[in-house]
Amino acid sequence: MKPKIPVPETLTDQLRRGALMATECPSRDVLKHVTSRWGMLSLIVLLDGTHRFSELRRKIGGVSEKMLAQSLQALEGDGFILRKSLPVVPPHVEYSLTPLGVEVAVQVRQLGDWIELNLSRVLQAHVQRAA
Amino acid sequence: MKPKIPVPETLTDQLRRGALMATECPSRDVLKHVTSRWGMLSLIVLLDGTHRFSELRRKIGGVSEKMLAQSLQALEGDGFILRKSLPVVPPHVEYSLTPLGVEVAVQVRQLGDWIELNLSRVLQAHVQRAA
DNA sequence: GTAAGTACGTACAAAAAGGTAAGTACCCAT
DNA sequence: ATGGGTACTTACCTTTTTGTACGTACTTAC
Repeated sequence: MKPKIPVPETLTDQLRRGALMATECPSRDVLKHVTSRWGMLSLIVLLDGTHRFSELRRKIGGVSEKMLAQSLQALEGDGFILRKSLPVVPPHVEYSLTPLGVEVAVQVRQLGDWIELNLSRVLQAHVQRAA
Repeated sequence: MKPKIPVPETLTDQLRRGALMATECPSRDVLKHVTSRWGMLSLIVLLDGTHRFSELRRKIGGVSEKMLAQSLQALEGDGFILRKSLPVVPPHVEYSLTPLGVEVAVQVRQLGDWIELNLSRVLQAHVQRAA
């Protein structure tokens, strides 16, 4: 007879807690925002402090206004970024990381740093593969 | 007069070394492979040891064969993954991490772990925003 | 013999991401 | 008064990504 293992939590609970390997887990969405090209770079830049919209745009090479705005909104929705709009004209908006945002951003920066530091080794792998 | 700062390396050198904020830097491509949805999850699973293709497919919820193959090939090209094909029929292929791959995978898993562990806090942010 | 599994490649279609250009409403410098 | 900057939004179009379904060549299980 099969030993009956008591189920400590429902599947829904598991998903709420975080189950990246399951398709339907909301963590997949968060992952998408955090690892999106412009999202990642925004988080990294914001670790250096508060920035205005246009400052971010200039620091992040190749980003369009549309995509930057979109990425920032997704991260704001996840509670990673704080948006402070000063009621002046011309517009003045300041973006900064929330405490939660600092935590992810640190993880993201570590990954980004590793890639920057080890790029030459990866490029090595490419040339050896080509040979 | 402006003090002339001697340039220690060319722009090309900087890009080769890794300059994530610059559009044309090859590190952007590596980043893309590593942070791609299926790439990330593959790396994380492979940290647990060697897997066959179909084992990976079953562990990674929602991945199609096509995308899995594609992601694995990209990571293989970057020197992160080793592919060993046994000359038998039916086919038997084993995937594992290279030493370089283990290093990135550790970074990736840390980010993944953070998200899984803190998902509830992010979900909190969403409901508060909705209110 | 019939179905399922193995590790893909390929063709086609759908979906998502991204780029471009324009508009807004007002300020400042030339 | 003309041009540029600010922080976006919207519409439209292109590119990229992803999914679906099928084919392969052969084995094992039923």
